[in-house]
Amino acid sequence: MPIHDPSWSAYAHAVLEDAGHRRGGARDEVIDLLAAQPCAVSAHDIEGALRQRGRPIGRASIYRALDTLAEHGLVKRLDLGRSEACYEPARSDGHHHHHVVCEMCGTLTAFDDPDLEDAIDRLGDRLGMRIDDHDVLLRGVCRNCGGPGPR
Amino acid sequence: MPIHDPSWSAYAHAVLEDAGHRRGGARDEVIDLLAAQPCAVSAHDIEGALRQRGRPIGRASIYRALDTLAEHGLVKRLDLGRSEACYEPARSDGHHHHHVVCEMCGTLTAFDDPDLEDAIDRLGDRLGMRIDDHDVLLRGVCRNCGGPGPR
DNA sequence: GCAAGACTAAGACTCAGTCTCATTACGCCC
DNA sequence: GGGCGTAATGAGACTGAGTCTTAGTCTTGC
Ligand SMILES: [Mn+2]
Ligand SMILES: [Mn+2]
Ligand SMILES: [Zn+2]
Ligand SMILES: [Zn+2]
Repeated sequence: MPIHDPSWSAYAHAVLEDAGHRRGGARDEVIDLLAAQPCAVSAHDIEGALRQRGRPIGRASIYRALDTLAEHGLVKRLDLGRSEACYEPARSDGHHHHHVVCEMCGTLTAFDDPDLEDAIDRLGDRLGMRIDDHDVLLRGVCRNCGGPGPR
Repeated sequence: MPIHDPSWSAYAHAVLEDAGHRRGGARDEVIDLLAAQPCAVSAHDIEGALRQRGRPIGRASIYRALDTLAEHGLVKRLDLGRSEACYEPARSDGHHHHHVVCEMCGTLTAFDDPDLEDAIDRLGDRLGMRIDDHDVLLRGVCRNCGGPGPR
């Protein structure tokens, strides 16, 4: 994912307009900031970044924007076991990744794994339920913190 | 899992004693209550159940007990996307299940799936990290709420 | 039994997230 | 371009799960 993803940004604006939403400065800023994130960020991260960018946005507006985006499947809300939730853009083609969090330093690493996705897809049938979405979160020790792997 | 699992309860007490913990009424009640749960419960569920049982326990003691148990791998803390976390006993042999939550009615269903576990196990190698633990949460629509499956 | 210190209860406190409501401004119609 | 209905916004009060503090109680080894 490029550091700034104008395609996601444009797509998000298109979906919202299509759904009858008006345009507003606050939500536009949130969308613009999310498009520039390589990985998940918290609402407070967003608030801080926008303030630093010289465009402070009310907390309520940030949460409202995130809710609206999530309702349209444009962002994914992540519970990473921290005190606050994180959010990241969701691609229109459904391609996505999951995360490993280091138990020592808290570093978040993204990965994606087709075998895992296949296993989850097969589960829908096995359970006789329609599965719309899934979260996977691994906890471990990253290389910096002494995990295995080529030293 | 039986509705009351004395083996887990005994195991938990043994582990704690072994780790040098003294015994106390509050934590004993929490352990006893957890041992009787078929699936995950929240701290508030526990508080209410113990109050109703005629043995009200301070909120801080409940959280302290849950933290202690989690530190020793005796309970698993679950973020189910609700406002509060849930907790369930963790078996000593590592056998565990994951959950599907119904987006309509909120019902929690447990499942376990060896293929999924295998895929996750293989991931450790692929990532070059030691993976200690993992969460999987599916979201979908249960049969009662109109999901697929034999009507 | 006694003492050290682990455990507990009550409630003050924190802080992510929600709600309210007065104000602003988007977008459609004329 | 100007007006209007209404969606979007910001400030800050509020909620509630979870944490911290502190004074008092109970376990356990001696
Ligand atoms: Mn996936
Ligand atoms: Mn598993
Ligand atoms: Zn690390
Ligand atoms: Zn349901």
